[in-house]
Amino acid sequence: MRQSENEMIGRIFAATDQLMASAGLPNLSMHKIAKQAGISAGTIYLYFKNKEELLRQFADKVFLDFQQVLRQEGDEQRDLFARYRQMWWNVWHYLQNNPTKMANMHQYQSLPGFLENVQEWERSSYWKDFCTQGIQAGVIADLPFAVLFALSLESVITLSFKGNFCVTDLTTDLLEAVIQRSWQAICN
Amino acid sequence: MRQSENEMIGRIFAATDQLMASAGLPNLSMHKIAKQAGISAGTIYLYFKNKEELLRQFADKVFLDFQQVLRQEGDEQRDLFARYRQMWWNVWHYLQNNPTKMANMHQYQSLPGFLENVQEWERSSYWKDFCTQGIQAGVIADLPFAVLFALSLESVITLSFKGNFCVTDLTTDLLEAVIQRSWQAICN
Amino acid sequence: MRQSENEMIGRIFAATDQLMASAGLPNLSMHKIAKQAGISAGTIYLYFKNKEELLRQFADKVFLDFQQVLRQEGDEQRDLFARYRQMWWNVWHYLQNNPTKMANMHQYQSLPGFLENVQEWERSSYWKDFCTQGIQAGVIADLPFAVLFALSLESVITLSFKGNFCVTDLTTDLLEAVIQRSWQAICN
Amino acid sequence: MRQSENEMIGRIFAATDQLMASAGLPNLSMHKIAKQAGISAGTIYLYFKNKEELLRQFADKVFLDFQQVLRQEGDEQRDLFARYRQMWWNVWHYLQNNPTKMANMHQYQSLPGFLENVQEWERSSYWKDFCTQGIQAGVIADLPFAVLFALSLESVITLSFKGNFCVTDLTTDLLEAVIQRSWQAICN
DNA sequence: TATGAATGAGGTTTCATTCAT
DNA sequence: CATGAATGAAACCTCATTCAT
Repeated sequence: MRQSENEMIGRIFAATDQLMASAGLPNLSMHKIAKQAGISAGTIYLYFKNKEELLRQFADKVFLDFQQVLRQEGDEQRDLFARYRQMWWNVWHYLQNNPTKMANMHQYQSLPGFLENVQEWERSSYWKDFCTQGIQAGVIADLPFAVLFALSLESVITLSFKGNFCVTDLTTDLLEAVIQRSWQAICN
Repeated sequence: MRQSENEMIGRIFAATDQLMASAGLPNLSMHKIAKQAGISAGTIYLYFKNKEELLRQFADKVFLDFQQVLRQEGDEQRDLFARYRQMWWNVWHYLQNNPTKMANMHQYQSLPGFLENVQEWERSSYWKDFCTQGIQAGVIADLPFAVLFALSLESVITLSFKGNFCVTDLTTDLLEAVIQRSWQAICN
Repeated sequence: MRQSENEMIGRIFAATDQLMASAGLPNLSMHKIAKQAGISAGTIYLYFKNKEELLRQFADKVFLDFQQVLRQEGDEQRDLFARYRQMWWNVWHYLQNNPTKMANMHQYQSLPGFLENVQEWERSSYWKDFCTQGIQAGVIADLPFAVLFALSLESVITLSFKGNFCVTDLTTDLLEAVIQRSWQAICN
Repeated sequence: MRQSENEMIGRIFAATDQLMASAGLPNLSMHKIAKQAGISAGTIYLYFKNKEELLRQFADKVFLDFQQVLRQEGDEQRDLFARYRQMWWNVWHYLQNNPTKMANMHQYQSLPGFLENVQEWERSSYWKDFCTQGIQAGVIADLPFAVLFALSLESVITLSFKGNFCVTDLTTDLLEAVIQRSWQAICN
């Protein structure tokens, strides 16, 4: 009996995610993914043409999920800092609740198709819209969106990753300070 | 006749670096490394116990090189911002001149032993010394070193990487602005 | 709703024939046959126990068709050479009109059950009857039927096959000469 | 310790030949070849890029061997029939002594690169030279070489193959008659 | 010290076959 | 009757590693 296609793809992606986090991209095998997903090796090939295609679509999904998280910032009427803070915490909680995503975040970058995703993201994304508003309002510095990201939101990714093995605890106060400071880094 | 041990290791590391950049970590094989280094497969095992050990030591070397670059900031008597700016440009130029290092930077993170290196680096490093001075001078905010790094110097790594496929050019003026802003992000 | 059994088997055989000619016996898969026949993979197993049985019956069919072609020689009252010439051209035209059959002719020989067919054919066949008549009339040499075949009619198969990539054109005059000569080879 | 390259290739080819004869081309696997050759699967890939290349070179070898056999006809001064008879028996004995070759003869035709070999053979071969002499001497009919082959020497291949399961014995007298008759088929 | 042929486990992928629908 | 998702054995091929030279 065929599972719903989406459910099966979801299981395969979940297995991929778990194995990437625990064993790393170079140790990822189709058989391991199948076993982890509770299906047989051949079944994966009913849903993906080959390993490359699986990883490409997986990267797409990760990217999409990440953008969804940003978008959940809630009320667009609030002032820009509140929205930035919301985005920051959204990502933070998402990465805390999805520790494998965090562990994988950097491996994803060597996945096929990741570059195209980043470029696509620069052309049109929630982050771009947010920055455009901020620049027009004279609040955010008129810099390229990728540069603005590197100066501000990137910090939540970096810190989430480092939080895994950081010597010191990352308290809420500490993180609020980071939000403040990273926001000022892109403000006029 | 045996090559000087260091020279041979250097050639193996160089080959590893080139192949990681061109083909990626998952496509790295001992035979390819040997061929790229102009030696035979078996020879690698005279210098490294196995592949894991080779990659671990390779990661160590990358880490060490990176710290060397930071350390080249020159005159320690200058004011802290000048020193920070110097470090930023040091890294920038290093990554521009070593494009494979930049391309690999994120793959390194899934190399065995990378975590240990990061933790070691937090306990004692040039960056830590620099921050300690800044904090004592009341210039830099009293935050964990890893957090300070994420708010400031991390930007040069992120931007170097993004520079490869960024839509907009990264002009010198732009980068100077990034240096200014990332510095302010960690200043009191 | 079930197709007529014969029609379905015909479609499966046609698909098998086409794929054997285009991709070769070693690249023949049940899924490809099903797709080519416009049915589902499982359906084949309603008509054939397994792949081996399908191929065996397919070989039988090819053999039967070939004998049908020989039998179409028309008026049995004509002299023996006229009948031989008719058989030769029958086969020639059949193979020209069924290029896949020609391309497959040799692959069929490694099909399961082909040997049995050949042996069966030697014991009782139209060719045997024809030769028996010729021998009794004192026209054809008294040799085993298989030997007579090898000396005469085999030429049309060989030449049809070679015609695909032969350097020189095979004109009607040339083929008539072959018919003459191959006939003389078995005549007293 | 490396075997002589030629010896190893010889063993791989011998194993291929045996398995093709016993199990057929579609059942030929690299593992089976390796096992039959007494080596490990991976070792084959030190000598052949992949399965296709192995089969291509194998076909080349078979073809070359066959031409060698023709060429062994001995004294070129003898009359043409004596030379033809010699060639016929050369092939016969070769195929009797190499029963796998005979069994494979037709499977070879679906091997990659076989067509190119046949075409090459038509352009320049011992058979061509023999026919050219015969035609110039006015003994052999002026027909394309491939056609002459189909009318004469092809018979030895066909009969060798059929001899495996022929109803009647193929006695020496019978074969001499075939030689006589197939020779006449191409003579003026 | 250096080689590279050989290994065999394990990688990706295909495929004959089954079975719930 | 017919489907086609699912299976898992087995196909082709790669690779880390060893060892005789």
